[in-house]
Amino acid sequence: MKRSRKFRPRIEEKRWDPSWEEKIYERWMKEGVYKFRIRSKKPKFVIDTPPPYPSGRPWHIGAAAHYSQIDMIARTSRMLGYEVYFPIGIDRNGLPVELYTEKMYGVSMKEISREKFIELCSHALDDLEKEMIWIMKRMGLSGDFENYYRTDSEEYRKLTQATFIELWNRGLIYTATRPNNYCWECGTTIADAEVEYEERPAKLVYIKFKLKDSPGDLIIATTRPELLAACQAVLVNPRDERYTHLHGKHVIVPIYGQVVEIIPHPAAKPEFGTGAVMVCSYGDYTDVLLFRELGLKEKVMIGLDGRMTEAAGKYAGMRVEEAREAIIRDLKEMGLVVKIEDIVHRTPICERSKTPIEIIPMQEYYLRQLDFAEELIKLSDKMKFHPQHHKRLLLDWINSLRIDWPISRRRYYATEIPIWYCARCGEPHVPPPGRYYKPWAEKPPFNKCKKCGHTKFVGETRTFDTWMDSSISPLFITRYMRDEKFFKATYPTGIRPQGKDIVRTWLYYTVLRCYLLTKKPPFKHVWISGTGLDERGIKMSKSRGNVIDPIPILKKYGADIFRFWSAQEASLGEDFRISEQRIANAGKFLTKLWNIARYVSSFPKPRKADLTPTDKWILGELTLMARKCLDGYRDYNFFIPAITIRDFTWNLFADHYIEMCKPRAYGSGFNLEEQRAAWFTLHEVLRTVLLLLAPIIPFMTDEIWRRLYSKKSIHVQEFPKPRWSTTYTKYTEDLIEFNSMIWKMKKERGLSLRSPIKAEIPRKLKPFRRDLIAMHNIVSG
RNA sequence: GGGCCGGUAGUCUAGUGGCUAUGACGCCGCCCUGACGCGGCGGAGGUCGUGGGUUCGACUCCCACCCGGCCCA
Repeated sequence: MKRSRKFRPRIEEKRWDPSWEEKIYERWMKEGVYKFRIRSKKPKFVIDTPPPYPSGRPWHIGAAAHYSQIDMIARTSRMLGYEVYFPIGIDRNGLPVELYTEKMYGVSMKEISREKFIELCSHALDDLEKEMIWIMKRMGLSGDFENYYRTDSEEYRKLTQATFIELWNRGLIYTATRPNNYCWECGTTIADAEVEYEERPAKLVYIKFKLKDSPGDLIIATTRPELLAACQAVLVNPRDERYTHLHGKHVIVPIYGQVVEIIPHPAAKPEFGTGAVMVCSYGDYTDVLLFRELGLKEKVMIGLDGRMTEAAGKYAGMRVEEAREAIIRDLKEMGLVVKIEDIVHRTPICERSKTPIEIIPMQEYYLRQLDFAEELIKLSDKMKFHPQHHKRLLLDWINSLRIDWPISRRRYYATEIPIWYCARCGEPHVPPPGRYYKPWAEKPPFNKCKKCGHTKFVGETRTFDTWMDSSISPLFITRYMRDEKFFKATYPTGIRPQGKDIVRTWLYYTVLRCYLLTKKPPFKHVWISGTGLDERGIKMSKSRGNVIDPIPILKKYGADIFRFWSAQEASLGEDFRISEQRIANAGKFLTKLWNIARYVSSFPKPRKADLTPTDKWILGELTLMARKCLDGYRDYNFFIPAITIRDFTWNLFADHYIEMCKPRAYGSGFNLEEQRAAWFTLHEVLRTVLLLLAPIIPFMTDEIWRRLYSKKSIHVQEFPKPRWSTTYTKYTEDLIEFNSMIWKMKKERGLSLRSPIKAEIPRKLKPFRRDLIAMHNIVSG
C-alpha cells in the first residue's frame, strides 16, 4: 500500500485506445509537424508518392499497407535529418474510371455526349477519392493533404501536354500505321505493357488444304480459322522431313480459294499440330514479324468494333467467336475438318477488361523508346534499388522492348493530344506549351495552315495513354516548368516507392520520359514492395471474393497496429499475406509496449547516474539493437527495425532487465544511487525504443513521448545513436540461461516466483549478483 | 523454353560456414509475480525441398534436380 502510493505510473490507462489516434492526428496538423520548408538548410528529400487510382470500392487493403509503409519512408527520412516533401496525389485518368462510370450510371460512353460523360466520370471519382483520402489520413500519413494533386486537373494535364509538345518539337513523336494491340471492348489501342497473358481453353482445328500442283491435301492446325481469308502463306519447318517435298509448292485456302506458297521457315514448330502452320494477318505477334519478314500483304479481318470486316465474306459483321464457330461448321460440312483438339492456349488479354486482344493495323502516335534502351540501362545504375535484386525487373523489361510506345488512345477521360490538323492538307499543328488544350472542343490557336495557308482546322479527338500523365509525376511534384527554383532544389527526387507489379509501366515510363526531358534519373532511390495476398497466398480479387476492406480493420485496430503489422509481416520486396488474425496478434506488442511505458512512467528520470553492471549490460544491448535498426532504416526496410525492436523490447528488456532491476527500482535493499541508476536506465531504454519505433508506430510513440519526455512531438526528433559500451553484452546468453533455470526450478518445486530459493550464482555472473539475488529472492545455502 | 525470387516445426518467419537452428501465431500445462491475463513461466513440435560435391565441419558455399510464385518468350 505504502509503496504503491510512492510510485504511481504517470500513464494510468492499462491499454492503448486506437480511438485516440484521430485526436493525435489533429494535433499534428494543427502544429504543422510535417510541413515542408523549401528554405530549410537541411538536404531536401522528395517522395514521388504513387497517386492511387480510385477504381472502385473497397480500396485494396494491400494498397493501404503499401501507403502506410510509404509514410514510414517519409518519417524515416525526416528522422535521418532530411527536409521531406511528401506529396499526396490521386490518379484520375483513364479507362478503369470510364468502365466504372458506365457501369455505375448505366450509360455507354459512345452513346452520350463527350462533355456529359466526362462530367459523370468526374463525379464517380470524387466519391471514391474522398474515401481514399479518409483512409490515408486515418492511417496517419504525414503527407501534404492541403495541396493534394489530381492527374486530371488542368494544371497536371497542362504539363502532360507541355512535355509532349517538347518531345514533339524534338522529333521524338511520329505516326505510323502498324499492327497494334487492340481491345475492342475498350475501343482502343493498348501498349505491350498493358497486355496480360492467361491460359485459356481453345480449339485447335485441323483443316485440309488442297495442294495446287498435285493431288492430295496438306493438313494445317489452327486456333484461328476465322482468319482464313487473310492467310498469305503456309510454313513448315525446314528440317521437318515430312514436308521437304512440298517446299515451294502451293496450296489452296479453303472457302476463300487464294493460292499461297508453302515456305520452309524455322518459326514452324514440327511438334505443334501437324507441323504446318498458316500465317494470317494477324493471329498473333509472330504473324506480324513474319508478314514483315516475308513481305506479305496484310488483310484487315477484324474491325474496331470487334466484328469481322467485309474481307471475311459471308462472316462479315459477326463477332470473332461467332465467326470462328460458323466457319468451323461450314468447314465440317465441306468435309475439310480432320479433327478438333481441346488445348489450353496462352492468350493475350487486355489487362483492364480481360478481353482477348486482337492485332489490328491502325494509325497511332508513337514515342521513340527503342533508341534509348541502352542509355536507360546505364541510367538505372544511378538509382539505388531497394531491394537491390528488383532492379532486374526493370532491366529485363527494357531488354524485351520490341516496338516504340504507342501513346494515342481512343478514349475520353484522359488528357487530350494537343494537335489540330489543317482541314485541307491535313498538316498537324501543335500549339505552344503553357495552356491546357482540348482540340475536340476548342477553336485552334492558329489562323492559317503553315503549309497551305488554309484557315480551317480539325481538332484531334484522341487522348493520351494515361501513362503519359503518370510518367511525369516526379516532374509535376517538383514544379517542372512552373517554378525553376523549386525544381532545382528538389529534382531528381529522393525516392520512388511503388509496387513491383507496375515496374514495366510506371517505373519504366517515368525513367524514359524524365530522361528524355531532363537527361537525369528522376529519383535517387527506387523502393519496390511486394504484393499483398490473402491468407492462403492467393491474389485478392472481387471475383474470388477474398478481398478485405481496410476501413473496418482500421476502425477496429487503429493505424498503429495496422502499420506495425505491415512492417513486421514480411521483408521488403516480398509478397505478404493478409489475415485479420495476424493483424490482431501484432497488436499485442503495442499493448506490451504501452505497459512497459506505464511501468517506466512510475519513476523519475535522473539526468545522470552511476550505472551498475546490469544497467551497462542492457544499454550495451540497446546500442547493438539500435545499430541494426538504423541499418534497416537506411535501406527503407521496415521489417528489420520492427522485428529487432520487438525482440529486444519484449524478450530482453521486459523479460530480463525489467525483472532484474525491479527491486532496485523500487528501492528495496538498494541505496538511492543504485535506485537512480535503474531509473535512468529504464528511461534511457524507453526513450530510445520510442524514437526508433516512431516511423512505424507514430501515434502511440508520440503519445507516450509527450506524456513523459517533451511538449514537442517525437516526430521532430532525429534518430538516436546510442554509443554505450557493449562490453557486458557477452553475458547476455548466460543471464537468460540463469534466469530461465531459476524460473524452471521454482516451477518444478511448485514455488511462487517470489518465494525464497537456494541457489548458486555462477561465478561468471558475479557482476550481476545483487540484482539476481533480489530478483529471484535467492537465499544462500 | 528463359529470367528472378522463394522452399527452415501445423502456419508464418529469422539466420547465413562451427557447440543442443531464431522468433511469432496456434497447441498443452502451470501461475494474481509491486507495468501488462491482449500477461508471466515452462513444455511438446523441425530428415532446415531432394540428391550429389567442397570442407575437419553446411541450413549456410558449389552443381544437378523437384516444387511454388512472379515476370518474359
